[in-house]
Amino acid sequence: MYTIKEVASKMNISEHTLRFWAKSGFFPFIKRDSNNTRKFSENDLGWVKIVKCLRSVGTENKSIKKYIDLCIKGDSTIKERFEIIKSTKLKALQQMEELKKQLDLLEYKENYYQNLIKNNLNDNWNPINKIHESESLV
Amino acid sequence: MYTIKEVASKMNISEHTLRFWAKSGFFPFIKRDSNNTRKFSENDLGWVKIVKCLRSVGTENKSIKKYIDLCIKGDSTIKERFEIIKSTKLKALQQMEELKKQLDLLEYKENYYQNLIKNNLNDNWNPINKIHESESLV
DNA sequence: AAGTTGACTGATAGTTACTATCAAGTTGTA
DNA sequence: TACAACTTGATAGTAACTATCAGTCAACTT
Repeated sequence: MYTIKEVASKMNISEHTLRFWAKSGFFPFIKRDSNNTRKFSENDLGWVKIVKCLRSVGTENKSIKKYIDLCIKGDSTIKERFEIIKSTKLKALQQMEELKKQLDLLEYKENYYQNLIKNNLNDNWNPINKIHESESLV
Repeated sequence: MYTIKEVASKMNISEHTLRFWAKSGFFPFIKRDSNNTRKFSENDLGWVKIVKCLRSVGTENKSIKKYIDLCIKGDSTIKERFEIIKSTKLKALQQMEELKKQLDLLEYKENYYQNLIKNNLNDNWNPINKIHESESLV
C-alpha cells in the first residue's frame, strides 16, 4: 500500500495531479485508512498507469472517465474497450510519426546553427531582414 | 503569399491558433495588405513551421517568444539558440522514449482484450472486484 | 444599386487540465 | 508540549487554446 506521495514519485506524476485524477473518478477502488488518507494498492497503480498512458497520448479526461466507467461496468463492455484501445494506439502511432518529423526539423536546425558557429559567421547585418532569410526552412 | 486560411489548412493548425500565435509575437514579419489582412510569405511559413515544432514538443509559449526574440536580435544570439534547439531535441527524444513505452502498454492492452474476445469469456462476476484484478498491469 | 456571401479583423468570454496556495487534521520525534 | 512532516479538501490562478461575436471589406448575384 502506497501513499499518494509514494505513487507520485514512483509514477512521476505530481501529487496534485493524482488528487485531481482521483477526484475525476479515475481511481474508483482506492481505499482510505482511518485518517482518510488514500492507500494505493498494487492494483491501483495499474489504474494510474493506464490513466497516465491514455493521458500522455492526448486522450481527454472526459474520455478517460468513460473508459474507466466501461471497465467498472464489466465484461459486457470488453469489445467497446478494445475499440478504444485500438484507436488510441493508432493515435499514438500518428503522434510518433509527427514527433519524428519534428525531430528531423530540430536536427536540421541543430546542424544549421552548428555550421554557423563552426564557420564563425560575422553578424553585421540587419536582423529583421536577414534572419528572415537565414531562418527560412520551407 | 497566403491568407491565414490557406496557412491553416497547409500547416494543419487552426486559424484561431495562428491568430493567437501572431498576437503572441511569434510571426514578427508578416505583412498586411490594404485591407489589413495578413499575408504569409514563404518565409513566414518557415516561422510557422518552427513554432509548430517547438510547440508540439511542449515548449511553452513564453519560451517560444524568447527564441523568436533571439532570432530577431541577430547572429550574436546564435550560440544561445543552438543550445535551445539542442535541449529541445533532447526533450523530444525523451518524449519519443516515453511514447514508445505507452505504445507497448497499449499493445499489451490490445492483445489482452483481443484474447478475452477470442475466448468468448463469460462475464458473470462482480465488476468492482474482478475488473480490479483483470485490469492489473503492474 | 442593393443585397448576400464569405473571408478577414479584434475583443472578449469560455474551456480544459492542470498547478499553486491555503487552512486544518494527524502522527512521530525531541 | 512543541514542531516537523505528512495528509486532506477547497479554492483560486494559469496556460493555451477555442468559441462567439460584432464589425469591415470585396466580390458576386439579383
